[in-house]
Formats: sequence, C-alpha cells, structure tokens
Amino acid sequence: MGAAAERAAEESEEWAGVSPDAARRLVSAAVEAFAERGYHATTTRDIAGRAGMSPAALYIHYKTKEELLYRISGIGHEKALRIMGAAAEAEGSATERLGDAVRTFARWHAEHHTTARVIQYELQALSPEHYTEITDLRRRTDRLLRQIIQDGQDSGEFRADDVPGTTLAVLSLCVDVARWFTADGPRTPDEVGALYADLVLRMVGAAVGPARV
Amino acid sequence: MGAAAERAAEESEEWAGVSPDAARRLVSAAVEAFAERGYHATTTRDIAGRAGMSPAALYIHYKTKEELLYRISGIGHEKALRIMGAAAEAEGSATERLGDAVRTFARWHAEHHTTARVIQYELQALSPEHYTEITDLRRRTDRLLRQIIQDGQDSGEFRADDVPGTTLAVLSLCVDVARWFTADGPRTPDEVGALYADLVLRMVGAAVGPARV
DNA sequence: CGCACCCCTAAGCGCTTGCTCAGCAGCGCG
DNA sequence: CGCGCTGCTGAGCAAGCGCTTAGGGGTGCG
Repeated sequence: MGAAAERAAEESEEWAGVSPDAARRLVSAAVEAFAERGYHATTTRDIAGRAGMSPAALYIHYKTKEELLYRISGIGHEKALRIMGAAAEAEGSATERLGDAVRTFARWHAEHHTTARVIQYELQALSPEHYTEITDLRRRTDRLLRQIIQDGQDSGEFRADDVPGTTLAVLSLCVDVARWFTADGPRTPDEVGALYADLVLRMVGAAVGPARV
Repeated sequence: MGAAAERAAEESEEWAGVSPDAARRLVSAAVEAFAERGYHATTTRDIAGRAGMSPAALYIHYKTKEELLYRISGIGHEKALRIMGAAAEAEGSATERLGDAVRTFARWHAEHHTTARVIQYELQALSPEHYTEITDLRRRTDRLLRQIIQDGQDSGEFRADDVPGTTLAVLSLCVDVARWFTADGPRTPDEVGALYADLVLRMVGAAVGPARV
C-alpha cells in the first residue's frame, strides 16, 4: 500500500472508533462546522443538519454540544500524542527522531487541518474539568518532544541553548499549520512536513544533509 | 502606581488614537473580552459592563458589535505592519534586518498578546468586506518579511531553499506567540523576542554569533 | 436663567439559542 | 399478529442574544 492510499484509508477511519453510525456522522459534521465557523458560532441545528438529522437527534447520542467538542478533542489529542510517541520511541539518533517527529506531526496537522484546528484552537470552550483533562494530553506530547531535543543536546548533536523555549517554538510551529493550511493551497501535507523538518533541524543546529556545505 | 494601574495606563495608551473617552474604554473592554472568551462568546452586555456603561451606550459609539472588532483589527494590523516596515526599511545587512524584524514582531505579539490574539484569531468573525480589507494589511506585512529573506538569499547570507515557505513559517511562529503567551509565564516579552530572533536566524542558515563555533 | 445639545440609561422588542418531550415508525421475536 | 425496544421527529420552551427607542440629566452658551 502506497503512502497516499495508506493516508486515505486513515482519513476515512479517522472517527472509526465512534459508534453507532449516527454518532459518528454527528462527530464528523461537528468537526466540519467547528473548524469553519468556530464552536460558539456553530448551532446544534447546523450540526444536526449536516449529519442529515433533526436537531433533537443530537441529544440521543450526546448530552450537550460541549460533550461533542470534548469527544473530538480527546480523540484528536490522543492521535497527536501517539504520533509524537512513535517518533520519540523509535530507534535512531536524536536528529533522526526529531526530523521524524516534526515531519509526521506537521504533516498530520496539514492533512487533518479541520480536526487539528478544532482541537488546538477551540479548547477554551470546554468545561474547566474537560479542559484540564485535555491539556494534560498536550503536556504529555510536549514532554515527549522536549526529551528528544534534550537528548540531542546531551549527545552534542544539537546546539539549542534554551531547550524548553526551543520545544515551545517547535510545537507552536507545527500546531499553527492547522490555522493557515488549506487543501487548495500550493503545498501538499507531505511537502509541509518535509519543509518543517528541515527548518527545525537547522533551528536546533543539527547537521542537515544537502543544505549544509 | 500599582501594577494594575500601570497596566491600565499602558492599556489605554494603546488605543490613544480612539476618542472620545467612552469609545476608547469600549475598545479596551472589547479587546479584553474577545481575547478571553472569543468574539462569539462575548456579549455586548459584557463589553459595556467592563467599560462601566449600560448595554445601550455601546451603540452610540459603534453601529454593531462587528464594527468594534473591525476597528480593533484595523488598528492592530496597522501597528503590526508598521513594526515590520520599520525593520524592513532599516539600514543594515539582511541578517540584521531579519533579526530585528523577528525580535520586534515576536515581542509585540507577547507584550500585546490580548490584542494580538484578537486580531490574529478572530478575523473570521468579520464581515466579508472587512475581512478582505484586513487580510490585505496582512499580505503587506508578509511581503515585507519575504523581501528581507529574499535579500539575504540573493546576497548569500541565507541558505533558505524555499523562500515563500520559510516566510510563512517565520510569520506563523511569531503570530502564534499570541496564542500561548501569558504575562505570568516564565518568559518576558524581551526574552521571547531574543529567543525567536536567534532561532529564526539559524533557521535561514545565517551566521549567528556566540552559538556558532 | 433658559435652552439646546450631547451622552447616557431603563425598558424591552424580535429573534435565535441550547435543549426537552410526547409520540411514532420500523424491526426482531414469540 | 402483537409487543416492546431503539432511534428518531415535530413542536416548542425558557433564556439569552444583538440591537432600538423614548426619555432624562448635566454642561456650556446666549
């Protein structure tokens, strides 16, 4: 299976864990609407309409509109955490692992930019308890990335004077892809991943291949 | 003068061009509320309350709630454009100008993170005409930065294979400061500016002082 | 003083919002 | 066939929204 086909399958299965079918259609519709207009500007009537149901049907599967956002945020951030974890726990030098982490993380934010936009920019609409639960997932993602950068610093591969600051910047860079990326833009998700991996490796002072003389 | 009063004074100075006094207080209150909750989750009653007036008073100075966001976005993006312009038109090498641009631009986004958050993340709430007008200001800021990077590429100071992509990444990095920065965090706006200038100069392959052996 | 003018408020209008509830269609099972 | 269960709808409620309007109080000028 090629990389494109693999990703297409992954796309259709983005909400595969949600059942029954009606609940999955609602999640998918909500992500679309939230990404387009924002959580507060989206009405439950709009979500239900996109899913092909009456407004009341939403409340059979979810107690509130906020619960929909909570479910989306949970699934999305767990996926993001797994992506970062796969790169962090792989074999290889810190340079290879950081390049992999940024490439896959940035690519996911481009490919799933609707989902990513919702889970990264609509968090403040969550209830306080749900908010702290979700930001905890974020902190774990952050720690994984920081460890890679710290490893490179310790091994002498990187020259990053301020490890926490650099981690923050790298994460911010990847996350913000979700804000500006559009499918009809000039860059594919793969190209964004490759570009960002290159930029970040230079940023931490790692030796990069062809660009360095 | 206490810290709160000092911040209030600085805050009101940011909108010095807005008069009369009641209109300025409303802008200031709206920025605070929009940054905290988002445009759609903010009520006109909340804005008026923060400004110490009745809900109806808002409509003496602004036709709609959207006009408030439009005024804030216009003033904010013009300020951002002037900051970038000052760095772009300064004397000096591309390295010096890019360092200056990133330092001042990132610092402004940290120092005025409430305003910056509103003007960078609430644009979609503007009317279509206002939206295109404001995004035009953004495009001009983008062009100034791209020219600096192109200059450095032409002179051989930088090694940035993809100038538009690198410009996008640098701008994205600076803008996203507004999302995560808080006044009670571990970094001052000056420190953020210095860190980001250093990271970006490495990113474009410029020769940076002490970090490079 | 008298009067005009500018800001402002109290009250409330029309509408939309998140959410509820009584009831109904379709299906599997005895 | 009848029965109950699941998943859904049509209608609608209370609350809150952006915004309007009629009127009042303070200030400066003749």
